[in-house]
Amino acid sequence: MNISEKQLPTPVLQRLTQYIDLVHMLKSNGEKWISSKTIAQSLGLTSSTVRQDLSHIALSGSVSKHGYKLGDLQHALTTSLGADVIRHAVVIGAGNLGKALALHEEFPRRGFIICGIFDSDPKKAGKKAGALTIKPMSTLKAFIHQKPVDIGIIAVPSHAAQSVADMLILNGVPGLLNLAPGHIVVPKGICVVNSRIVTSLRELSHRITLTKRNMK
Amino acid sequence: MNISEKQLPTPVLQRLTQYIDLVHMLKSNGEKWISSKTIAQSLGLTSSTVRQDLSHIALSGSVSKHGYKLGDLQHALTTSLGADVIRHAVVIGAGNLGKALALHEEFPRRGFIICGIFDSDPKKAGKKAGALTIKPMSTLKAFIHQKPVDIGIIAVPSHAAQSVADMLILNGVPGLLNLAPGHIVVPKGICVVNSRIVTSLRELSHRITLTKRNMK
DNA sequence: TAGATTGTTAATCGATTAACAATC
DNA sequence: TAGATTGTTAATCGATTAACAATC
Repeated sequence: MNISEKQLPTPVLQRLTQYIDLVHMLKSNGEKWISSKTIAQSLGLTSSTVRQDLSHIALSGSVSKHGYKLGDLQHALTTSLGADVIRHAVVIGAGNLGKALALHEEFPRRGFIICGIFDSDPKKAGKKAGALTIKPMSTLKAFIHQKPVDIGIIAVPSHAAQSVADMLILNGVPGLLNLAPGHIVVPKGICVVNSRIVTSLRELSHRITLTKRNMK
Repeated sequence: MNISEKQLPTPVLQRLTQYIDLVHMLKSNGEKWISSKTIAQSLGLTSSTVRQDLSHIALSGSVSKHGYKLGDLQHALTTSLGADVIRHAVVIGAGNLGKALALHEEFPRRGFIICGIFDSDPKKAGKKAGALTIKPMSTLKAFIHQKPVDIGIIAVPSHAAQSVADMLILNGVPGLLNLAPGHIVVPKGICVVNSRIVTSLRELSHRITLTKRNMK
């Protein structure tokens, strides 16, 4: 069995994506080699963790006292994670957050093309969000069947998140990025990743409280 | 020692914030009681996990065959997590994402008030982002010293993230929410939480690839 | 060669799940 | 009372760290 067939544990996957960014940066600085120790120091990890993580990917590099060849490492990381695949995404919800995502230059640069933005409010239909025109939800089905859409980005209020998810799944979208608070239920074979800024803010708020208290 | 003094493990903290939202929703539906089993089913967890999580917080509720009293649970969750504290935040970076965050209605509703937005580009200074006026970075120091700021939200390109973090820390901001890719280094006593949508998209992209492959 | 670094195994640490006595 | 549910201990599972032989 090919090593890349295995499901990567979430923490490993998240760190591997960080390694990609780091390697990319170092390479454009003209560096040629990088060691697990350097990666670890740059990202606040241990070298042991880095080597364990890299053992999950198909890395043909030979053992060397210089560490890893940047080019080889970059190639291995990119292909193993599928970071070389272009993904097409639609944003559902043309509020401030949805529109900002549709305009975010970082996404296409990283291989995520936002090809459509939809909103249930008919008043928003026809308005512009950057190069895209906001479309009514009624046209979502036809749109998805016409263009291949890999990812649905759910940027609607939490009470609408589940029904939006259902509609995306029904039309064959295999992956959902849920930005709304609250849990969404999906059938087996559909991937969901949650990314909630409010949750992060609450986590931060709690840590601040404790840190202050411990300083007294 | 008071139980609430302890640092909550990150996964526990993240789930507890989900419980808050769930409890809030059920309460406005007129429910009176909730069991660990119901919470678990609503959020895709086990009841054992829920009970373990709740053992971390100061919950005075007595054992009952009905589960937890919604009001008591809500109160315990809210106070233990400090979710009743109003936090003041500044956004650094008035790109699409930064502006969207400054306008996001969800934040004040959850107790996070965005009181300022800053950008290093002098051309942006003076422009509006909702009710706020975009300010130049040179005024950040005076601003923070005038109003108490708990949280700095870093919404700048990754190459600028570290220097923005340094500036916020230097002026006494105790918590940072980092939306930029890349690691930021902070001294002890400063809290950082990362929230990166691109990382989430990459995670999702990888999972989609594997799911497809396994279906064949 | 000698020092540095990998890849991997074993040990530790932490988080989740199972089990069950206590009890409403 | 009998069924349901908690709180907590013990068992399992998974992730991180340490250690070290192999080797460039």
